[in-house]
Order: sequence, then structure tokens, then C-alpha cells
Amino acid sequence: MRLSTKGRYGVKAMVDLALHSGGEQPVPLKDIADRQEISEHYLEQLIAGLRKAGLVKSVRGAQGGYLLAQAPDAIVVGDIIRTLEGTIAPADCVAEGAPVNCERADNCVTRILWEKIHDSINSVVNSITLQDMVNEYKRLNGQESM
Amino acid sequence: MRLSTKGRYGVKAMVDLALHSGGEQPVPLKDIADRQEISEHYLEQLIAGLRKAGLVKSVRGAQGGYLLAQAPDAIVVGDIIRTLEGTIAPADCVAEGAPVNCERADNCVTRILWEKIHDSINSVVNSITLQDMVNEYKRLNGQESM
DNA sequence: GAAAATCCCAAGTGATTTAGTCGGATTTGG
DNA sequence: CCAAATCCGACTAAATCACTTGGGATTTTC
Repeated sequence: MRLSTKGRYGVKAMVDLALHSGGEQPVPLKDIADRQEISEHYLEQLIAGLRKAGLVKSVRGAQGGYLLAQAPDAIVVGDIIRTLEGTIAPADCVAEGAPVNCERADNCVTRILWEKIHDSINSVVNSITLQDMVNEYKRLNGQESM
Repeated sequence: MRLSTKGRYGVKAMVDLALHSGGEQPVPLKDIADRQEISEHYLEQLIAGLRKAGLVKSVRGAQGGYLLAQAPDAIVVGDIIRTLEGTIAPADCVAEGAPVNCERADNCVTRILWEKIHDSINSVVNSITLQDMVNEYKRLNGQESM
């Protein structure tokens, strides 16, 4: 049940973006990678996914970088994790877009269990916004910069 | 965030055991494997882990098989999943026996997120017993056998 | 208009995990 | 003794993970 680095780095990167794109200036990937200690090239792949999903915008060329595509309180961590990890489901039969190919789905006791786990995870990640993470960060670290 | 087949098959097998070891007669692995459509040899590996963890007992020789080591209402599905999958944690830094090797653990915002996810999953799997699963099964499937 | 900064894209790779298979040894009831 | 069963350890094909490599395209600064 571990998240891969995709989801973990993705959340870190997005929180970093929320903290550092004050106003409208794009944040270069290198800065995020350096601060979060993530391989720049690898992070590039991850953020490409986030861009395609409409969670970040990019500005090309020198002085370019990335920006959140929406306000921090409009992005929940579930959006990030689902984009990078695929659906957040303990078993395929309870994945969001999954065809119910399990013929005994209606009377499967384990399915009910997977649904409960699925729902509990999703209720957490869908209720926490990037703004919440930023607030938490500021509470923990005072006024200092990240 | 998917569970592997280890955890999924393990829970299925344990529910099967709870349903079929009425009284004290051991259930042969082959029966469980057939009913649950799991490779017998593979299930053998999984149940070996459950035996070492003290969740099932075995009876060797002809007419042998497996039994729950405790009453169905004393075994929670979290026990099974943790035994077979290792700790149920979205990130290593919030795993139960993990040394906190992350030096910024105290002021890490993502860690707080992983903890919330971890806690929510564990509160589900630690609150559902095998007896609950059996009751659910009987409710869904009437008095028929599995 | 050249150089630098930056994003964009696709393919390759070593290590690990997954989901088993295979072959046999041991124990026990009939 | 033999068939039914657990026990045990090694092997493996395929997938996934966590990157790396190697370019190209676009924009800004000088």
C-alpha cells in the first residue's frame, strides 16, 4: 500500500509551487528539484503529467517555469495523486473507471472491504487542499521561507 | 496504492477458512484454492506467512489442513494484510517500525499527510474482523454455502 | 543574432517486486 | 504401505520503479 515516488514527489512539488509562485512568477523546475532533492529530469516527467492533467501551467524559455493552474484552495492532493499514480484503489474492482469484470461483484464480501478502504483514503485526500498544506507548513515553520 | 495479490488472496483465504472450518475440522489448502480460484502453490506461500504470524494453525498429514488460530472475531483484516504486505503505510516515514531517518520529520508537511492517510486506512482495517466479513457474507448470500 | 535558460519529448536501463511455478521432503490416517 | 496433505527452498517471466540519456523547441538577455 505504499505510494510510489511519483505521488510523493508530485505532492511535494505542488506544495513547493504553491509556496514559491507568489503572485504570477513562474518557478523553474530546477529550483523545485533542488529544494525538494528530486532528480530534475525525473521530476520533469512527473510535472509533464500534472500539466497534461491541467494542474499546472508552464512558461517556456528563459525566466520560464511552472505555475499552479488553479488557486491552491482549488487543488486537492487527491487530484495530484490520482494523476500520477492512477486511481487510488486497493483493488482494481473498486477503481473509478473500472469495468466491473468480476462476475460475483454483487455478492463479494472482499469487494465491500476494498470499497471501505478506498472510500476512507479518498475522503482524506479529497478533503485536503494545497492551501491546507501551505497553511500547515507556515504553522510549522513560522515565517521563514522553505 | 493497490494491494498486491498477497493481501487480497490472504483476506479471501481467511474468510474462506472462517466460513468452512465449522467446529474444529481443518480445511485443506486445495479446497480453499479451488473455491477462491487461487493457485494452490502460491496460496501455500501466503498461508505459510499467516501461520508464522500465528493467525492460522496447520494439521499435517492426510485429513489435515488449516484452521484459524483464534476466533473470527479476534482477527482483524489489518492483521492479515500487515502480515502479507508488510506495514500499511503510504510512505516509509510513517511505517510502524520505521526508524525516522528523515531528518526534517518534525516539520515535514507531507509527512502529516501520509500520517492521515495511514491512520484512515488502519482505522478501517483494524475495525473489521473476520466475523464481520462472515456476517456480511451470510447477509449477502443467505444460508447457502460459499 | 548568439548564448543562455528553460521547457518538451522519447527511449533506454538496472534493480526490485510481483505472481507465480517446480520439485521434492515430511507427516499422518486408513 | 500409500495416498493425502503440509512444509520448504529454489527458480523465473513479466511488470513496475526510479531514474538516466540524449536530444529538440522556445523564449529572453546581451
